[in-house]
Amino acid sequence: MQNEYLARSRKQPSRREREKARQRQDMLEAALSLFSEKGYHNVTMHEIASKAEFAIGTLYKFFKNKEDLYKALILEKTDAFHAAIAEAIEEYDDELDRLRNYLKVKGEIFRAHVPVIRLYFSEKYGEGFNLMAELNEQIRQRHEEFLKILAGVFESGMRKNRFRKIAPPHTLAVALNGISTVFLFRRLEEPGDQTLPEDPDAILDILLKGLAE
Amino acid sequence: MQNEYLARSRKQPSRREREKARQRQDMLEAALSLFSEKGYHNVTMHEIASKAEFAIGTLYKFFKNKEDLYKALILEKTDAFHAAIAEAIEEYDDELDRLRNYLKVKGEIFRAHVPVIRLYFSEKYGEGFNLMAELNEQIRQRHEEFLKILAGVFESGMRKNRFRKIAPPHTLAVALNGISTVFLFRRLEEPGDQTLPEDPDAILDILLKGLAE
Amino acid sequence: MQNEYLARSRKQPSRREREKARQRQDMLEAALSLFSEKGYHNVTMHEIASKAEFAIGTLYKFFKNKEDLYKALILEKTDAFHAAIAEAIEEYDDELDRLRNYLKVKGEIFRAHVPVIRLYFSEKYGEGFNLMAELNEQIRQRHEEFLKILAGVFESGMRKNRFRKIAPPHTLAVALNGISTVFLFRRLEEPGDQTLPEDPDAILDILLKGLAE
Amino acid sequence: MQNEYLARSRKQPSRREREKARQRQDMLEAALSLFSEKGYHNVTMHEIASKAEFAIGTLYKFFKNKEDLYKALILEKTDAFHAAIAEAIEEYDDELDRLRNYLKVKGEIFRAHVPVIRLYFSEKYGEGFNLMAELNEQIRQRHEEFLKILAGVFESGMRKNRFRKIAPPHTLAVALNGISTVFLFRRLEEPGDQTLPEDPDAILDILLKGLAE
DNA sequence: GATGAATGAGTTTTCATTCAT
DNA sequence: GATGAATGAAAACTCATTCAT
Repeated sequence: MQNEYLARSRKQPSRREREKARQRQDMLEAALSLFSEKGYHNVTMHEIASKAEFAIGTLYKFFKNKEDLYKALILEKTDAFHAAIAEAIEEYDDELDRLRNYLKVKGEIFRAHVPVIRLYFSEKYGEGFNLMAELNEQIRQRHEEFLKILAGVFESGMRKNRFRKIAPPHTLAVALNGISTVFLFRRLEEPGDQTLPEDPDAILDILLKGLAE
Repeated sequence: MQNEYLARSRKQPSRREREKARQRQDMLEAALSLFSEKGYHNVTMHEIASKAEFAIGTLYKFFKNKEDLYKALILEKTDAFHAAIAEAIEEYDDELDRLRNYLKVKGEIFRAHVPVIRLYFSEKYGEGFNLMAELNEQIRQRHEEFLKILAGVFESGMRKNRFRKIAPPHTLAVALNGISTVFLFRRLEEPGDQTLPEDPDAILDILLKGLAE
Repeated sequence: MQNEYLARSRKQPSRREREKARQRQDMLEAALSLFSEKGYHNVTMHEIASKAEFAIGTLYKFFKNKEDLYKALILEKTDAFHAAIAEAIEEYDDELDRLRNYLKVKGEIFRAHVPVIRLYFSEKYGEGFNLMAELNEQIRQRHEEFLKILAGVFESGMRKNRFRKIAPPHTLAVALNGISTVFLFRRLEEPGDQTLPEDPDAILDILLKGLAE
Repeated sequence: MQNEYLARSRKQPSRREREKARQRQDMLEAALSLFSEKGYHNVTMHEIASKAEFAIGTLYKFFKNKEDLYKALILEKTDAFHAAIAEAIEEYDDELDRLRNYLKVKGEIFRAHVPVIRLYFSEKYGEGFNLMAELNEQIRQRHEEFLKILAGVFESGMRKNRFRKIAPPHTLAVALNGISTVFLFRRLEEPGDQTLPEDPDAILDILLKGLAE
């Protein structure tokens, strides 16, 4: 009996716990859509509570203040974002396939989750970058971890002589990540730009083929 | 003699005008350093006035409100930034030299004007991107104009068969601009990263040489 | 039993609602006494809140801004004022009784509600007359409606040949209303003036008897 | 010599003095039109200076502060207003002619000098009535003096048995002044009201003839 | 003597957060 | 445990007034 209970309380969340988690998600979703649309400072806690259909007091039961809510949101979304992309890389064995799938999945996520993406970059480059130091440190760490995974792909490709050693693997990881982000962002902001590459391979080609005659 | 004087009095602003311009610059500099450090919403007009050593009322004599001050700041700095980089490209004739100089000057500006850079990207990706619509449109236009100049370099390089046609010139402009920004930003934020390329040529190599064996 | 309860719950406001209404009244009373004493522009929202013993934020929960509070105050008081006077007229059947009671009640209200009266005329003739256009229009309408009622008394008195037709009924309404207001105001402002008529009948006599020998 | 000088300085103002007086008038006229249109609190000293085409500092050379300017304006206009009306009364000998001319001239002034009238009543009933105590006292005194003149007309009319003694002369003065003001104001604010008496005699008739059959 | 740039006290309003019910 | 009324600190902005040139 007690085992059962313990087990339940540890692994299978109780109905109450599941309910709580659901409410928390509702709040975070409301906050996400509002923050993404109007920016952190232009969203009030009342708006979030009201959009999530909770009382303001209830919102404060879940998050001790606005910053806390924002941090939780950013961190959870960032984690999911990085996890999905890291997974995409590990799905294949061949290095080129790994890069291709990374670009493909990253592109899909960008298109499907614009609000999260907006918020993520708004946090990374926006006005909060200097304040909320811990948050930035945590995001930075996750980003570095991801870059290591991506660098690993280049490294193993080089070891197998599939890639030329035009730059350190880590540098190439930064470069590919940067290029792809820039292209994806551009598609968001300049949907009319017809010269942008259609598919991930085209992006990859820029890195792979080299420009020099 | 009189001609000289008249000429001077027409072109060179009067003492009063010069004084005004100086004050305006002081205010913008104070605002720049504060906005760059703490972000638009975390800076008060009193702080700016006090940092610039003016009374609050004087600040409002120069800028009709906070947004107006911010827009003036962003626009003037953005213009100077783009102008300096465009000029760097046009300084040379050879396409490779042009790209190299672009990267060199951009890097210098990044290192010498960190606050402006912070502010620029904070505006481009931060929470203001959706509000202050006109401002964003104006920045976008300047950016597009600059991209055209950069694309022109790739295009002429291709015409002369100095560059391979691995992608449309405009796409390459986006790519090179993106990669270089990413590297420069990374130097700001991860000064300890030893693997980052030291010089512009290394960045260029990534694009030029191609990764594929 | 249940019917009774339901009925009560529908018609009689809940405790919360009554509490709200009470607070609102407290705020309006505080505002009335301050506006009446010092005028709209010389009263701050903080003063009102503090006199009503609420926090400034609470005041703004009830009235969306200072103008809104002022309008609500003027309109509600004006309505009560006009309603009380109109009622006084309709209390009697005889035309002379109606006029007498109108003057009597108007006088009582003037003496008992000096602040409202001050505010009412301050609004009607003071500096707000040109700004706050809707408010003035609404007050004007209520005044016109009241004048029609008063004119009706003169008209019916003329039909019954109780009054001579020395002027159109509406003109007489304006005249009587004007004279009585002037006298009442004078009692407020020149309490020492011994020649002013003591009772309503004396005022009425001026209109009724005629000056010409 | 000295006599001459004294005489000149007292009676014939020097060119400088005349110039000064002219400037002062320009400032007061600018202030009048602005105050009358927007009310005391909604007009800035800069507006007045700029409308009068003077520097703000010059305005302050003539009036030590905003209140001072306002008081001077009100007082000078009030004096002129009362003087003109008092003069109108004294122009005739016959009591009825005196009243008729009073009403005629008062009406002309109302129509020709709407801004002054607005300002006068805005001061008398508006929000300033309680503050600016001296100003109100001075206006009150002038008004009382005028009422005495008007009361004198009724008194002499009664002595000659031309008027019935339906009320003390002073009371009748208040009444006639009140009625006429009310009618004139109504013409300003309700220009469409067709029932209002066209000429002074009609107004007078209301007082003279009596309503009682 | 005229000017108008500079000043800063004072006002309205918002919104994160608390806590009694 | 949820609620939402109440709080008040803090921010943008205005404008009467001064005084150096």
